[in-house]
Amino acid sequence: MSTVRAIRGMHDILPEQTCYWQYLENVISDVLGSYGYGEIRLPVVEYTALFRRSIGEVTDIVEKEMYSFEDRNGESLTLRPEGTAGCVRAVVEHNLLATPQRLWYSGPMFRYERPQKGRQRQFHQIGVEAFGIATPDIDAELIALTARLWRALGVVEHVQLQLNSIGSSTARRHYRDALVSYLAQHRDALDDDSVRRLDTNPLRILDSKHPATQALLAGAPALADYLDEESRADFARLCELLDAASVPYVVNPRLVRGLDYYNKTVFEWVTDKLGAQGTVCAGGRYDGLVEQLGGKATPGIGFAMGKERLVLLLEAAAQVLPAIPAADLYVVNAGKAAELAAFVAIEDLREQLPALRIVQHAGGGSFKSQMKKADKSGARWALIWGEDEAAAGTVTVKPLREQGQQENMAVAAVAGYLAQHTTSSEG
RNA sequence: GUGGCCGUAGCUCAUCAGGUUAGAGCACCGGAUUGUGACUCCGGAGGUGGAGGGUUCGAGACCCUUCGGCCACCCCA
Repeated sequence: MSTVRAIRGMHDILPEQTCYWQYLENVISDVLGSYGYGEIRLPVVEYTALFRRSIGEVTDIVEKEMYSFEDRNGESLTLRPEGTAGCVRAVVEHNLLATPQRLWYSGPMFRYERPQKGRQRQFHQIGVEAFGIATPDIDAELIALTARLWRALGVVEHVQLQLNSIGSSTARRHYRDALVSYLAQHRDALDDDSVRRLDTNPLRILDSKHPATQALLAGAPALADYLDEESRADFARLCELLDAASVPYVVNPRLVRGLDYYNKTVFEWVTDKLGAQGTVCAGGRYDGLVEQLGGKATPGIGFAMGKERLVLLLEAAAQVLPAIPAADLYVVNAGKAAELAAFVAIEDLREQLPALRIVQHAGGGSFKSQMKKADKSGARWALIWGEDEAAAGTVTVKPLREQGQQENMAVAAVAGYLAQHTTSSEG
């Protein structure tokens, strides 16, 4: 097709889908509000250096997935591939870190990847971050919040929480050395990707899907044995809090996260309902990141949820949302006089009943075709303005969905009629 | 970046040893009721067969390229 088209992996969300999105967004913002988190709105574009410094130079995101381009002044900019870096930048820039901050944001992210189920080049995340709290109570709070969200969305039976601690950066460095020296001895048993990661990002070998590699890892040194005391204690406390709150989890000692800035607690909510891209929400602690980006040393922890994946999960969980008709009321009008009378009266009606969705027919057409449109719209009533009505100053209200005769009434009586029928038969 | 499957009407699909004006259902528009929807009946419109090239007397079908979709790897939300 030579006509205009969207960029690969960047999808429109059409009206029939947006009801899921709105539902999701409403539930999420309610739950976040109930924990006292405040919304922060962030730019979609940042200096490229921000992401290089925070996400990590050797990560796939930075190496090959960023949408980077030069500004007109030669500055390298990047469409954000994730939200945490920009959020940290913002709280540092605006000096919000004097006291703890609980924040959330929502919006599009961009990664140049091969599209797949649950993965697009422009996708949407909701991110939640808490700054300035070093103790594991905040870890537990964030996780409890997500658990509450799954309950609210009706998908809690379809997700599982995986939890791990990857320790302090020094503990992790010691562990990494031990892991590398172990794996280096068995280099020929490793798959190609893992061999490559031996030099770049050895911890990621832990969650390799290769059976042979996994078998090899059974004999490898365990991350848990290298944890520093504080990480160990904090992790134990986190587990204790989650147990107390009856939030089920499984400790996955192989769980490491892809971005460099994580330490201590890492977690993922996964589902088996979405094919290969089963992670629906993931995050962890990043105590060094604020300082790394030039702020005063401040602990942080956060997570991100993929909205596309949550919408898919809602659908997979058969969370069927009631179809919302486009209109409550469809206004049929015949003739110039009727059109004018209807136009004026309907504006007034909207004033009186702002919650009512009123569609006035536009574009002409026969009376019959207008009635068909009224029916197709899903409206509960047709408001009929013909030449007789226009002359008499009345209007005919015809129920389209239920029993009952149409009634001719004074224009001024319509609001009362509708108000009465709307409240009496709802719920 | 790698691999597999797939692009025919708005949607779901058919056609086909390569052979005249590419079909159906649903949706859409009009009529049967000159002011009344749904059901029914009748009629109509709608496709340069993703795009570009090639083979052939002839290509939607075969070949190549390209773009896109889906799925998986990689990686991640």
